[in-house]
Amino acid sequence: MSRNKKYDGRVVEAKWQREWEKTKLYFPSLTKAKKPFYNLWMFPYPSAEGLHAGHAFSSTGSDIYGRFMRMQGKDVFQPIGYDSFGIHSENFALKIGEHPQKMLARTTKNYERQLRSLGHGYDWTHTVTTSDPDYYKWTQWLFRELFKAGLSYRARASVNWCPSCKTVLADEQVINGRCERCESLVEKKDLEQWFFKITEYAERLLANLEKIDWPEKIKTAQRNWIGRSEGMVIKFKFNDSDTEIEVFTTRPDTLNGATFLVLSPDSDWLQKVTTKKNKAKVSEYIKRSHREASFSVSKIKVENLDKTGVFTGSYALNPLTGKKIPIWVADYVVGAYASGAIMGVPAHDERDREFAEKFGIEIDEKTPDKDLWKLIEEKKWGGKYINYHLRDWLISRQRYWGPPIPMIYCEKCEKEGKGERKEMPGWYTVPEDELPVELPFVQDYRPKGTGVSPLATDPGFYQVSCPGCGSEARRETDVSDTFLDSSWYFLRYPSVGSKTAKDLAFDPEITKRWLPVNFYFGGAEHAVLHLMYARFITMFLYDIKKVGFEEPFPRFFAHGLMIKDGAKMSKSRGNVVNPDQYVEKYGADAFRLYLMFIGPMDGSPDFRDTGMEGMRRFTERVWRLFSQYSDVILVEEKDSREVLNKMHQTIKKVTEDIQSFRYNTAISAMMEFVNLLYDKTEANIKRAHGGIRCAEWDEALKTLALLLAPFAPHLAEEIWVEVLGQEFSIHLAPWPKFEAKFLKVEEIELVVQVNGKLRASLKVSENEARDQAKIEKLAKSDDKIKKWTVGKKIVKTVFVPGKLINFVTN
RNA sequence: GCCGAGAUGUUGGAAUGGUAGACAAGACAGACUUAAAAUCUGUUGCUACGAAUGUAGCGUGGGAGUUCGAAUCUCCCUCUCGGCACCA
Repeated sequence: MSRNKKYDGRVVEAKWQREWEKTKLYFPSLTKAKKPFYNLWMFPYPSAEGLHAGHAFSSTGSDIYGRFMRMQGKDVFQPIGYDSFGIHSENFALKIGEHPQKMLARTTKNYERQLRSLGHGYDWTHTVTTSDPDYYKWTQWLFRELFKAGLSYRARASVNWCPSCKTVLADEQVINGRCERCESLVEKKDLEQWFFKITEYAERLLANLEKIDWPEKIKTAQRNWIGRSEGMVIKFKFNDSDTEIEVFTTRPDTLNGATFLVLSPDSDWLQKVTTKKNKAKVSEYIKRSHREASFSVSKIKVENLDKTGVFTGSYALNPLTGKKIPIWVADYVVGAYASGAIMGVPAHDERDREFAEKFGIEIDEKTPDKDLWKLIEEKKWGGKYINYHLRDWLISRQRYWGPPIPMIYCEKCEKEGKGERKEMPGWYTVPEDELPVELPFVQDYRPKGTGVSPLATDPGFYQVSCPGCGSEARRETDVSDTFLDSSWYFLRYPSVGSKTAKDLAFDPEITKRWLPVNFYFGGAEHAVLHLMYARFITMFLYDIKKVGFEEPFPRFFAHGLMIKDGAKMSKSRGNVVNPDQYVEKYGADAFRLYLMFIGPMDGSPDFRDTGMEGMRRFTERVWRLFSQYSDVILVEEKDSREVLNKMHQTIKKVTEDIQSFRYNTAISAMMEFVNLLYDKTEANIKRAHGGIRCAEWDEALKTLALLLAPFAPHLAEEIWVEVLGQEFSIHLAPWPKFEAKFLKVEEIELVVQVNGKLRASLKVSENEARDQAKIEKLAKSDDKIKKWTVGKKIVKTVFVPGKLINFVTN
């Protein structure tokens, strides 16, 4: 027994980490587990600067929940992996002039060391690394399946281009006009790219939100991003031509006030509409708007933006008023939204008014007419239409560090109209038995900025024969978006190592047993990125009958972002906190406790190391309590009762707080319990002569160790096995239960108020506290109360049993 | 502009209609010690009065309201953070 020994976290923590690994404590049987519980933390990308305190905050939050569920009797599977492909890792490799392959081997190892040092209960036998060919083989398989299902296509479009990363980006990856990865201003480029038809799932992605248990703010963010709007598409004839311009509007009731049309600079109708006379002006405007697109997406404030536009020279016919209305081109109309054309109603739309006033277009002040909805349909001028803000997922990246897109293009087949899908002549998927398309080692992997990937410089990679006709063909040289890698990783984890998973992305039997993920824990910053993509991919896999569920994460908790000195931790600000020094100095347990005590999980705690000292104090206080006072005898019955009451209250509080992720108050409840136990030591200290032990005290200490186990797993294990002499491991011991009868306190402090102000308090028993007549009598005879009621009339008495009594005087 | 979250001591935070400031951090004072560290004990929202470890008033961003009673509910305003943004 380690009595009186000073607690050495470093020795104890290393010892138990070894023991846990040796006994496979956290490696459940994935084929036999009876009560599977899949507890998942969003996997990190192994950055060169290593794990920071924010990761530790988040991963510890997830680990505590997993440990709690294990003690509830679940077979908890808690895997870990690395999102190692992607621009961010590649950018850093470029910066330090090291090949990403080599750099990642190093940084991944460092991550593993750091994660292990924190004492998380991961199943290290089921790790996943997205840049591993064994993994990306199946990412490519997924791409193939999407192509076969008609959900992936190539299109020329005005796309987001990051001039620094020298690649295109998806809409979701442009944050405030800047690249999500490197924060450069994003430009617009006209390129042919691969897209996934996520828009086909817009309605389901929206509707299913009702069925999942997610924080409301994340659901709201997804709803806003999907951006459903109900309205109508109205057709406008122009000049004498038969061609019609379709506009989308949510206000068809204002058709009577539509005095002009506006086309986006990207609109295909422009060619038909623009008159010879206006051609030069219009094409100059288009050029200018494309050039300025990069500035307009990064604009400071929309209202400061002056409206610009040019008249095309043509007129359209308002079907309702019969008036000839001018057609303009202006960049306040977004090309990618709906039809890229609007009807201008200056009387009822602020932007249209501003535009009309600036260019002297007629403003027709008609009142909106609800009947127009019906009329437009009857007259066949248009019909109801639901439009979404969500755009298709742009998946191509002109970069090196990602899974090559498994497609082959054959010029000959295209000319002959042949191909795997008839609407995409010339294109073939790489046959499944040829997967993976391995990413070749390319010495100069720097992005070229020419709109093609560095892989396009390697003929050995791109020269292939056509799977359709056998003639010379060209392999796609772009790689796929890193968010495709992370859109299905949770499916791979349980199947790692299974025999069938050698030939499949995931084992159907194991998947059936373990998925969907029981509980997902991660940051809110992925609300419309990862979390939307993963839902889309899962729905797709459901549709092709590869999985039996539509939603990958029925329960998700979004923790807040840890900050330092009031700002987000980032390398550029130089405020990144590395957990190593704290783990080294205070031990993992004290560090974990500190991170969890700093504030509620969904807040954004500011990291300050001053509080860490307090946690070291607490862990040592706990250790001393066990090592020095494990055989205290409670002499007075009153003390025993008090200890038991507090114990059951603490069980209740800690249990409920873990379930609602208020770990900070769970810890403070344990501190209160520890403080009370200390109060009872010195007065009652009496070494156990002749083997007499005190049952209540034993029970209290055991319970404290159990409650502490999810938070400070090493300390709790040490106490459990070495001091209390219990069977290894505490992490498999059942979670304590509270009993309602012990929650009742013998003596209640009942508050006495006069006119709502606290004037006195009464110490009474549980029963007395419910007896209004008795309390009233007691309270009225109290000297302090008399002072406030003398000479006054009590006009009302409010009695809350067990809590308070309030006298209202005139 | 729209949507969401929030504003409580010196600091992190607790309290979701019933004792505001739990639990910590910091500070101050004391005990132990040759000394220091560690540890332990006490004090610690503001103001006034008082010899008193007492009495009273004020106090949860600001203003109004509902209520016997409001940090908590309602309305208006200010500010901070996060998301979306010329989306028709």
